[in-house]
Amino acid sequence: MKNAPDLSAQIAKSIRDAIVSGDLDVGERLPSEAELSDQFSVSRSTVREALKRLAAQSLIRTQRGATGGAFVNRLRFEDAYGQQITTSALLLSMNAVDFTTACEARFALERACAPLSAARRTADHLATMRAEITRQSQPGLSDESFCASDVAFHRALVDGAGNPVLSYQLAGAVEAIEPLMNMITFTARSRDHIIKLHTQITDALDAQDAAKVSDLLQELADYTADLGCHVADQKPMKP
Amino acid sequence: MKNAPDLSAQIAKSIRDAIVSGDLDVGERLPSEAELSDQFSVSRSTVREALKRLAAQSLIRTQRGATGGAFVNRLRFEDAYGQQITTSALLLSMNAVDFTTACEARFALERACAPLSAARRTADHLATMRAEITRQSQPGLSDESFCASDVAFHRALVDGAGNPVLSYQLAGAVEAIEPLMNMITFTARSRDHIIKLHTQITDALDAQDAAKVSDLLQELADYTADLGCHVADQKPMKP
DNA sequence: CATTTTTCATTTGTCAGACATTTAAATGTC
DNA sequence: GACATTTAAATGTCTGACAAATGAAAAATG
Repeated sequence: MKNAPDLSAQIAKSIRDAIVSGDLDVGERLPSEAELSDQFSVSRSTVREALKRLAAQSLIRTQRGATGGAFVNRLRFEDAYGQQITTSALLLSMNAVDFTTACEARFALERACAPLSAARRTADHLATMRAEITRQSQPGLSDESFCASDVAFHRALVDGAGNPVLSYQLAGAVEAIEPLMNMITFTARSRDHIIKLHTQITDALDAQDAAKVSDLLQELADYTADLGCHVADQKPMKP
Repeated sequence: MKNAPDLSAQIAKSIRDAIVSGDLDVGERLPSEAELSDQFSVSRSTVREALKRLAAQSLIRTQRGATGGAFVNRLRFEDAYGQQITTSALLLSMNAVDFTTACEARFALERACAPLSAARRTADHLATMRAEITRQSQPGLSDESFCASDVAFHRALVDGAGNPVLSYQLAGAVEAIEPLMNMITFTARSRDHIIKLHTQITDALDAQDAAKVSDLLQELADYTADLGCHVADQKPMKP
C-alpha cells in the first residue's frame, strides 16, 4: 500500500521546495554534487538524478568547469511557453479532448484579451497582424503555413493586451490546438472568410472598438468550430 | 558557440518526441534501461538520467520488478494542475510581476468563463459556491483561510463552465496569485464587501444572467486590485 | 487435480569508484 | 604586462556491483 518515492524524487522535492519558498535565490549556486551527496547521505548518482529532474523543469541549469555547478534558474516566460505548449498539446491528445471543447476554450480566453488589447495595442502589433493577413492571402499557401500564420496573428492580438501573464496563459491555449487545426482542409472560400474576419478584427482594434473585436472573435469562433466539427466527429487525434 | 547538450538531455528529447508524436502510445512500455543503453550506445546511468527527466514531466512512470519498466503515462488534467500552478507561481515571483498585472490577467480569464458558466453551471457548483460564502462569513477566519476559500469559490465558478481545458488554464491563473493575495490584510469591511459580491455573483449565475456575472466580476476585480495596490507598491514578493 | 509455497529471472533503485572533459584561476615565462 | 602552461574543481560518462521488488514459473502439498 505504501508507495515510498525514490530517493532521487525526495531530494528533488526537497530542493524544489527550497527554490519555490525562496530559500534559494535566483542565480544562487547549489552545493556541488559531492557536497549534496554528503548532506543527503546518498550516492552521487542519486543526487545527479535528482538534479536532472529539476533541470527538466527548468528550475536549475548546470555549468561545467572550475566555477561550475548547478544554479537556480530564472524561469522566464519564454522558457515556460514551450513546456506549456507541449503539456497542453499532450493533454488534448491523451484525453481525447474534442475540437469543439478546445476551440471553445481558446476563443473564450482570447475574447478575454480583446478589451485590453483594444486599449493598449501598439502600432507594432497592428503591423504584425496586417503582415500575417497578407501572408494568409497568398495563393498556394499550404494548410500548415496558413495555420502557422493564423497562430502568429492571434499571438499578436494577445500580446497587444500588454500583459505577459495573459500572453503566457494564452500561448498554451492558442498553440496547443494548432495540430488539431492542421487537420482542417481550408477551402479557398473558408480562407477568404477567415481573412475577412481577421481584417475586420484588426480594423476594430485599430479603432479601439473593444465590443466589435469581441463580437468578431465570437463570429470567428463559431465559424472555426463549424469548420472543424466534422474533423472531430471522425476521431479525436491520430490515425 | 556550440552548446552540445548532455547525452541524457538528447536521449530524453528523443524519447519525448516519440511520445508527443504518438510513436509511443499511452500505457506502452519502453525498452528496459539495459536495452536502451544498448540502443543509444550509452551507459545505464545516462539512460537513467534521461528517464528521470521524463518522469519529472509526468511523461513516464516507472515500476520495479519482473514485469516492471518505464511506461508512457497518461497525462491527466489533475496531474497537470500542480505543475501549472507551481510554474505560474514561480513565474510571478521570479519575474517580479506586480499584483495589478497578475490580478488583471486572472480576472480577465475568469470573466471569459462567465458566459459559459452562466449557461451550464449545475446545482452542485452553486452549492459549492454558497458553502464557501458561508465559510468566508465565519468570524475569526485567518486571512490565509479566507484566501483559500476565495480560491475554492472561484474554482467552482470556473468549473461551472464545464470545459476541462478552461479549468486547467484557469487553475494556474487563479491559484498562482494566492500567495500574493495572502499578503493582503482583509479588514472586516473589505471581507463584507467581497462576500456581498460573491453572493451577487452566485445569484446571477443561478439566474443565468451572464452579463450581470461579468459586470460583478469586473467590480470584484477593481476592488481587489485596489485592496492590493499598496501591497504591490512596497515590494513584489518576499521580505 | 487444485492449491499453496518456493524458487527464480527480470527490472529498477542505489552505491562506489574511476576516468574524461570543461573551465577558470593560479602560475610560470618572455 | 601579455601570453602560455599548469592545476584544481566541477560536471559528464562509464563500469561493475548489489539490493529490492515483483510477477511468473516450478515445485511441493493436500
